[in-house]
Amino acid sequence: MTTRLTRDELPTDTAALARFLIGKVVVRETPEGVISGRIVETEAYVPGDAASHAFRGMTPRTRPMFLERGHAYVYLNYGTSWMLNVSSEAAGIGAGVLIRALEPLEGLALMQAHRGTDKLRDLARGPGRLCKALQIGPWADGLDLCAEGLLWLGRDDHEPGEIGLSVRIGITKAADLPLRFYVRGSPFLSGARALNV
DNA sequence: AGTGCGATTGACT
DNA sequence: GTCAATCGCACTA
Repeated sequence: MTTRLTRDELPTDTAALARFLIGKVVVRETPEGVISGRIVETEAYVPGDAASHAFRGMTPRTRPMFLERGHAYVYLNYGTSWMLNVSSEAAGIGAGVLIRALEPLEGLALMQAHRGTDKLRDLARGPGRLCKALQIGPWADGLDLCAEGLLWLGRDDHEPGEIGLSVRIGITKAADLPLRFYVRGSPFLSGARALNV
C-alpha cells in the first residue's frame, strides 16, 4: 500500500530531498488506471547552482521552482523530452530535484503502450522516458505533489538499497558537483555504467 | 524581433 | 559509439 508523502516529512534542503526521494514512489492516476514507479535516480539543482534553471532568477518557465517544496516543475528539453522535477527549499527560493529514473511497479501495460516498447528495463529509464511512460506533461507544471490528484508522491514499506553518489548527467555548467543520487546496482538507472558503480 | 542552445532520445553505423 | 531531431525560452539588440 502506498501512502501520500506529507510536506512536513520532506527535507527542507535540496540535496537532502534528492536523497530522501530515492526509494519513494511516483503515482500517476489516469482514466485507464494507476501507473506507479519507484524512484531509483535523482539529481539536485541547489540554490546558487549555475546548472539550475533558477540560477538567473525567476522567469515564467521556472516559476514552479520557487514554490514551496513538493510542487512539480515540468519543462520541455531539446524540444522532445518532458522533465519532471520536485521543487525544494522554502517558497521564494529557486531549487529542485530532477526525477531521472523509475523502477516500474504498477500499470506496466499502460507504460508499455505510452512508450511504444515492452522492454521493462527501458520503460522509465531516463527523465524523458519516465514522463512519457506516465504521460506527464505541461498540465502537471506547478502541481502540488503532496496533495490528492492525478500525480503525487508516496511511500510504502520498501527500504532502498545502498545509495550511490555521482556527478550529474548531461550538463556543462557546475558539471563536477556530486549531486546525483541513485540505487546501487539497479538495472533501471540512466547514464553510463561508470557513473552507476 | 532574431538567434543560439539545452538537466535527451532513438535511429543508425 | 555517433548524430540529428526539435522547440520553448532566455538573451541580445
